[in-house]
Parts: sequence; structure tokens; C-alpha cells
Amino acid sequence: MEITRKKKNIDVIKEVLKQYIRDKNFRNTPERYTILEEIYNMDQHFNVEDLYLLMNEKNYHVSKATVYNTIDIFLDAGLIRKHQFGEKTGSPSFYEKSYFDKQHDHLVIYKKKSDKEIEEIIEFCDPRIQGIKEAIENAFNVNIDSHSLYFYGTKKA
Amino acid sequence: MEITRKKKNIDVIKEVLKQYIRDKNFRNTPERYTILEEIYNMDQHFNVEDLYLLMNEKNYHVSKATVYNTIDIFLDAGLIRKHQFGEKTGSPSFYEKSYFDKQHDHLVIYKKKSDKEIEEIIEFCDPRIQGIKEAIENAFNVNIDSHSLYFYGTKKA
DNA sequence: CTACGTGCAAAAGATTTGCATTCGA
DNA sequence: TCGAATGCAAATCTTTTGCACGTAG
Repeated sequence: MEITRKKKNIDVIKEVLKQYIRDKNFRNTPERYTILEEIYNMDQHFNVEDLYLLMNEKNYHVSKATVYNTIDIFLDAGLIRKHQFGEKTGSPSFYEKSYFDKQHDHLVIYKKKSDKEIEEIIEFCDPRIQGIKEAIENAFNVNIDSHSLYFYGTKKA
Repeated sequence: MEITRKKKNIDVIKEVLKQYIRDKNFRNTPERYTILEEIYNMDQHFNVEDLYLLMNEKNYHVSKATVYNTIDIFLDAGLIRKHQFGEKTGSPSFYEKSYFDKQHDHLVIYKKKSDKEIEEIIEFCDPRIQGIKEAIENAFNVNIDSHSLYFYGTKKA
């Protein structure tokens, strides 16, 4: 039952990708569908290195360049979202699947206030952000396509 | 008058740095005060490259390593804030002076929705974010030290 | 005097790019 | 067939690190 529903979902996702590819006159390469499937099998945030290693372990051979390339496409298609956890610049970007998911934000909990080692990342969703968004759209005459909100803190003693 | 007030402010800032340095048992190097002054003379967001070039143009010789080093200290001291505008991972971090400034967030306006070239960055301040912050602190039993909120969009036609 | 801080250059790490090869349409 | 995608390696770009030297305390 669980497996069935999962299978159904991934098929829907692949259909979304197929339509996107058709719209953009891109090509239906097997890599794109395989990477998509791999991403949608994950339940965690992942980075390019993770995904690259995981796929190669499973004997799907993909180059890193292709992973990066494909990730860009998926981002544009709205199939995944990108995150920059922690505030360090050089650290890798993280991604997560986004289709079927409602938009949410993140609370980054550091082990200690000082050295920014991440202990945990919690997702949350507060509807008030929509109100702020609308206020900003009106105040500055813009259309807002996305937002990113992170809170950084530590566990209460 | 304007100049006087400016001079006064920078002295206060330097005093803040001095106290911080004393607390941490660091050393009062001239570089630290010169870089601080340079930052507080700017009215724009800046990155390390900008600051490094600017200072060397003015014949203050500082190495990039020292700039990075000093920036870290200032961040910890709360004298500056760090931003990652645009969503690209490899792009440099930006900074801005933060003392005397109230916390604000940013609206990043892209020229076109698609290619993420930045047209303008607008600062705003919406008090509702405080309400969200408090809700999160209570919900997850954490102390939140900081947040970052960015809206991304384009100008309305 | 004794480390801490600086400068310089090399290293590291994530991402991009160039180019030859493959393969979808 | 023909150009878009891929794979691989080299290049790029920001930030970090190692080490010798200078200097604050």
C-alpha cells in the first residue's frame, strides 16, 4: 500500500518533468529521470556530493557535471528547492524535493552559539509570513516569487 | 555638524571594538581599527574583495587574509552582519555595518524572473517577524539569536 | 621576550567550463 | 544526421591554511 502510493507519486513527478522538458524543447535523457527518482526516494536534505556518491554506489553512473546540470533544471522546474544552511559561504548548497510539499521554512539549531556547528534543522510553517509577503508586494510594487526565512538559535537550557 | 556627528559615531564604534578586544584578550592591532573605520565610512553593502581593493587604493596595506580574519571578529562582535544575496552558492558574501542599525530584512529584485541577475536590493522591516520568532522559540524550546529573511521577486509590470 | 596577528602564497572545496564523445529526436 | 547532453578533467572563484616575520603586551 505504501509502496503503491510511492510508486504512483514518482510517476506523477516524472510526468511533470516530461512536460517541462517538452515545453522547453529539452531532451529526455535517462539520466534526468534517474536522478529525479533518486531525489524523490530521499527523505532528507541532500547536497550534490551526497547525490553523486549515492548514485554511483548504486551503479547508476553519472558525472558530477550532469548532476549539477540536472539540479539546475529541476530548480527551474520547481521540482526541488535549494537551501544554504548555516551561514558559511563556501559550504555546499543543500536541496530537497519540493513537489507535493508545502512551502516551509527552517530553524537551524547550533550546538553552541559561538561556533556554528549545526545540531539540528527543523522545518516549520507560519502563515504570518504570507501577510508580510503581501505587504511587501504592495509597498514596493513587486511580484514576489519566493522567499527564504531562517531562524538561528540554540536549545534552551 | 554632519562631520562632527560622524566622527563621534566612529569613536563610539571603536570603543565598542576596544572593549570587545579587551574582553576576549585579543590584540589592539592598527589593522583592526583601520578596517573598522573603513567599513563604517561605507554606506553600501560590501564584500571582501571590495574592501580589500578599497583599502589598498587608499594605501592602507592589508592582506586579504587579514580582512577575512577581521571580518570574522567583527561578526562575532556584532559590529557587522553577513548576507548572501542572490541564491548562488559560489558568489561572495556581502556584509554591512550593523551597530546603530536596527535589524532589517531584504527584498532582492531580479531583472528577470529567470536568470537571477540582481536589479536592486531593498531593505525593509516588518514587526510581524518578531511574532513568528517568539512563536518558534516557544514551540521548539529554543533561544533564537538571529534570523535571515529574504524575499525574491521582480518589479510589477 | 613570547605568542598573537599579519602577509604572502599555496591549498582546499564547490561549482563551472571546455572539449571530445554519445545519443535523442 | 546534428546538435544537445554527457563525462572527464582542468579552470575558476571564494575562502582557508601554513609558515615566516613583525609587533603588541
